[in-house]
Amino acid sequence: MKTIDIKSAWQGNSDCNTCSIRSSVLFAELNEDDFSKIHSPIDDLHYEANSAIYHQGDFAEFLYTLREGYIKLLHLNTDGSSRIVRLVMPGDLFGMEALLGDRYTHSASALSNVHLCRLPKALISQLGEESPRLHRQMVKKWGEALAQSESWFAELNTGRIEVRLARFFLRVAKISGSMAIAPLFKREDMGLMMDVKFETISRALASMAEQGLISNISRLSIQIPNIEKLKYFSQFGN
Amino acid sequence: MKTIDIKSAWQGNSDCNTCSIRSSVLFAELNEDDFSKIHSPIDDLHYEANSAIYHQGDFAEFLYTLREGYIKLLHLNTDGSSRIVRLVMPGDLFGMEALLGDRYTHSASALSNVHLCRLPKALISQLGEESPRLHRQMVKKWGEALAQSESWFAELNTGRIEVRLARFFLRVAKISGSMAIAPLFKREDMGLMMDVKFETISRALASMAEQGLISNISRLSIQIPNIEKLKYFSQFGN
DNA sequence: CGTTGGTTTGAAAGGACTCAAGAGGGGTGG
DNA sequence: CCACCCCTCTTGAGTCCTTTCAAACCAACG
Repeated sequence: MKTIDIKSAWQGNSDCNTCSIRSSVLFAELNEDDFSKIHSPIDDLHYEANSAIYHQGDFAEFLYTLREGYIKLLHLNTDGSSRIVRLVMPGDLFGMEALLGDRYTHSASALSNVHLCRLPKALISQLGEESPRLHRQMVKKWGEALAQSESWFAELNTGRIEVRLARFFLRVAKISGSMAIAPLFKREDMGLMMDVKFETISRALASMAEQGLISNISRLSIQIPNIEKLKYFSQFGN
Repeated sequence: MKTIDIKSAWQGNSDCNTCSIRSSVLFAELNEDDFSKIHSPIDDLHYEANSAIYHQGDFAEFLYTLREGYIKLLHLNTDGSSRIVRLVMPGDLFGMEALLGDRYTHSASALSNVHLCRLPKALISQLGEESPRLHRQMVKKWGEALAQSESWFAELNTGRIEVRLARFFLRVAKISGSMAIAPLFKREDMGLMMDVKFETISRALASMAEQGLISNISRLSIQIPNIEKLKYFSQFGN
């Protein structure tokens, strides 16, 4: 029997062979032969917005692949303060620390309703021994996570907040024609990403709207009327 | 013939078998058999303080293991600003991006005189195919790099600067008896680590000395008279 | 002994924080 | 269906911390 979190719902075992985002995730390069080696079940789960997937310090038994939605990885400091160290987007792998130690080094929780696959760590390490393709893919995913973490760090933590927000929007925006839409999260969470208080985020959004850099601020998204203008702003601050 | 950088000096080919820090680096778990597979030369190099090891965007041909000294990894943003994303300490591996793409995603330069080993990327990827032990070790190093990057990010970028500095000292200090000594770098570089201007670092150091948290500020190091006091300060800010 | 690169210190300005009040939206119960 | 509550977001005013621009200081070096 599967354990089902109060806030999550089990959607069945995944069929990786027909997975729609398989090309962008861990099993991208695997062939039929490799798949035949998968014996433990891979669960397909839904979580509601604001629910926790795991906590920093929890015993680490699974890795996860995000299929849909957004997840934050939160690092708690000993003094009680915390920072969002990574924003997980669809196709990303997270919780890989499970392969290295037995505890998670940060907490993961859903920023929106999410849909994810849960992979037992034993499965990955066994498979890693047997399939060099998977192993290569693992190393690649580690690398991507590190690169994302570093550039996130470098870009979202320097300059005036309005500039940081601009960079953030450009990073997460979905472009459709000449317009673009960027998701917004709770102001509190956005503050944790950029190291400011939530009031500051709120003020910065208002100010950017006044400058015509963004429009239609709602609880969950903004529109970018002119991407080039925002890009310019993100580089020169005006 | 080896190319020798103006600022660096070639110290000969390394003998990994007898390496004094081998246990803490990439080749920790390799056995005689694995070593026999190493054919390309591993160079042993010295660099002077402030010299560059590679630049962001350079063609990535080598990975490096730091044997002695400190190195900063600098991420340049498109707008010209930059951040130090990682402080490399002895035993750390850096430049692993070489294995994933062909360009370095950040610049590496020496904060002090350094002593390092330069490993051709071809060597590592070949060896990785043949030795599962090396492969495991590689994944482990990636993981460590990511963990360091994340906690660096979370701890050195929240709270008043004095608190950040305290956390920094605790992280890099060498303890000897009841005292401890922490290295200091150029104020400019320390500012880039913690996202403040160099004058602010200077003022924070002066203020911390006044509070008795640190003593003997010199250009390159400080003393910590009472580690517990500094720990308390790093958590509660007073 | 005058440069030079790095560090310290000062004063004023600016950006983010704090505390606090008010507005908006979604959900619940009468 | 409306009133009410709760949670989140917005806005304001004053304070605090960091930045900016400048000047002085210091040690190393030719």
